[in-house]
Amino acid sequence: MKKPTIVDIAKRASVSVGTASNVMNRRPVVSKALVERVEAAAAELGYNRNTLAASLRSSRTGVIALVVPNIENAFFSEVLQEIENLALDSEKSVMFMTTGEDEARTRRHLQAIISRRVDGLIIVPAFDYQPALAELERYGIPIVVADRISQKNPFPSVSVDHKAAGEMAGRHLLEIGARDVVYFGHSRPDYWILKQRKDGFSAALANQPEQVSVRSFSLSLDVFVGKEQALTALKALDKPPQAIFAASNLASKSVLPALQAKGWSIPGDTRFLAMDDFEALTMMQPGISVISQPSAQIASQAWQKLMHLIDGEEAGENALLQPELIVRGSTPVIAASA
Amino acid sequence: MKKPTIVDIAKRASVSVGTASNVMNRRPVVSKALVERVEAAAAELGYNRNTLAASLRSSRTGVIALVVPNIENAFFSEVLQEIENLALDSEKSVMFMTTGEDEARTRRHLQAIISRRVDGLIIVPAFDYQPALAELERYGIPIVVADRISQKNPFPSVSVDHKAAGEMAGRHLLEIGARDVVYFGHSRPDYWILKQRKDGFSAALANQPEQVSVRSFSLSLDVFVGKEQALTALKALDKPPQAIFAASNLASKSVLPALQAKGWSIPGDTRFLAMDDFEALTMMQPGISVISQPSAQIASQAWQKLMHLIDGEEAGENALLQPELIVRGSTPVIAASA
DNA sequence: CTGTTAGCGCGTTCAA
DNA sequence: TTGAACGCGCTAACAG
Repeated sequence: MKKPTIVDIAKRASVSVGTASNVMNRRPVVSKALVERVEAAAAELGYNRNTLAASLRSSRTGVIALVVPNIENAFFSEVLQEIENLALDSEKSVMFMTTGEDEARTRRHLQAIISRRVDGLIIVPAFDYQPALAELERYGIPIVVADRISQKNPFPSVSVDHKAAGEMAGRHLLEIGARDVVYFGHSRPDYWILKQRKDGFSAALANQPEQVSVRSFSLSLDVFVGKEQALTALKALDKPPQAIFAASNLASKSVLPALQAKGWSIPGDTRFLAMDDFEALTMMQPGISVISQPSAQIASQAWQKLMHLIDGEEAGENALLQPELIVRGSTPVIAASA
Repeated sequence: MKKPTIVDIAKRASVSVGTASNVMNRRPVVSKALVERVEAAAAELGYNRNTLAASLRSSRTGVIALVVPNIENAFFSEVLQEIENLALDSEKSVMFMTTGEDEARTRRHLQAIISRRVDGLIIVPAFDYQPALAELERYGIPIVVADRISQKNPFPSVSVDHKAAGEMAGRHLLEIGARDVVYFGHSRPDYWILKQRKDGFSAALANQPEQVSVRSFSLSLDVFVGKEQALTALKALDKPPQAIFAASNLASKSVLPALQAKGWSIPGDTRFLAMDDFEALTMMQPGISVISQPSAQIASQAWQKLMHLIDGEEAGENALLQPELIVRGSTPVIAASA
């Protein structure tokens, strides 16, 4: 079956292709009568616009690329869902790609983004990404960086105040009365936000009237390895710390199983606070208290910024959203021991 | 900065555009010397192929659409990740869309799929989808249906043997000695696979030497509503059943919290078996036993079928993959009571 | 093996 | 408002 083109529609409606094109693009320059005639003709012929041809001509594809490290992390899948909703509202489509925290893979994706003439990119980068993204700029493809910004991030960005998140965590543990805490994080010097969290956490616990003991451990980004590392760390302790802070999604997934293996219960033996919410934290018994990142807000603000950039406007100030403390059953107040 | 076109490359390399095109498409008809010259020219000018133009001309976009009900469900996100991997290997891009189990939304997505001239579609449908998909066929867009097939599914499909899954569940509960079981499912007559699961479950428990009591409850697809319904159902029981089977991801998310609210422990008060694995089931204490669907296999077989269809070949027999029983701590054998 | 050229379907002119 | 002509960048087909 031959697909009808805009020329066929124009003929059928007895108008020029120019007029038909104006109707398709909802340009308010065509008389109402003609609009109806064209639309009727399109419906009769089962016309379906060839976006490809339109894009080639207008050099706007209506496609947005979303690049995230992976999709297993609930935070990223929430961002994806939200972006997909926003795209549908704007009649855009989203091209989805994962970096796998891998530079070569990302490079291939960025290449595709350029050659497909994607209108814009929202990326949660996984490493020192500036050189790779610079190439996109050469092609005039707007970029918004979400969540993981680096210290000297040159792109419009929407992120969470990770330092505040760390502080929030520290303060909460202080408030429940913990004076002996363990911090599980990761030591990737290229992830500035992890350093931010830790700095915030340390700052909150420093210079307290009562001395607070903080021990820190760095875990692998591989959950299985991380669990073993966490277990080793726990075994080296003579008794459970009063509280544990897992400074990332992955840290939680490593430390919680390690605690189970070690046989220390929450909140009986130790309090537990997590960074970055995900479903398992809500379903566990007791629920795990968490510092949560506002994924939907991040997505929608990133989207807005990108739309502005695509329209040739300014993206505006970089956004730094506030995290939220969600208290569940894992961090009750510690009774003062005699 | 003006983007170089293939004409510029051809000029720079002193070859014809046809030859340059052949090099870009890795067609093995160009002499090695020229290939090198063209590639050098492309590198020097920072050439980036305009896939849009190529697609318009060749009517192949190299874009695959993946349409799933949502992304929160771990099963779908695993499928997405796998598809994305496969796409990268084949230098294709994936357009991602969710139906939200909503027909109007899906229709809009399918419209976009057509007008963007996507090469093929892998869909996990959410309702009686045949009329909507028929339109795609008119446009010659190959379709592979994954996971949720309907009884009379006319499209090439890759699914799980949901009846076998139900049987597997029933048999496992039988084997651990349960004679008094509760089944939590959903009653959506348009979801054939849910009926299949239940039929399989019932079949496994019927005609046993010892009579097995099976009580069934239908839950809403909304988890919060479902939890309340499950709680009401549990409260109506005078004592915990020996075993519970939650026949879907959503059912688990409803029933597990309801059990906590009711105060019945697993596996102390009742055994628990789930259908469809997700992370929280592994992290809970004890881990929840589950009938798992092979998401990666589903994705890769769907991909293969789609590639065949795109190449104009037969998709081959519809695939019906076998589910897998993963025994964790929630279904220990029930000691015979005196 | 390489060169030439028409045209994929649409959007944008510009004169009428 | 209209209509015709051109070109976006590339590939297919064919000629050499």
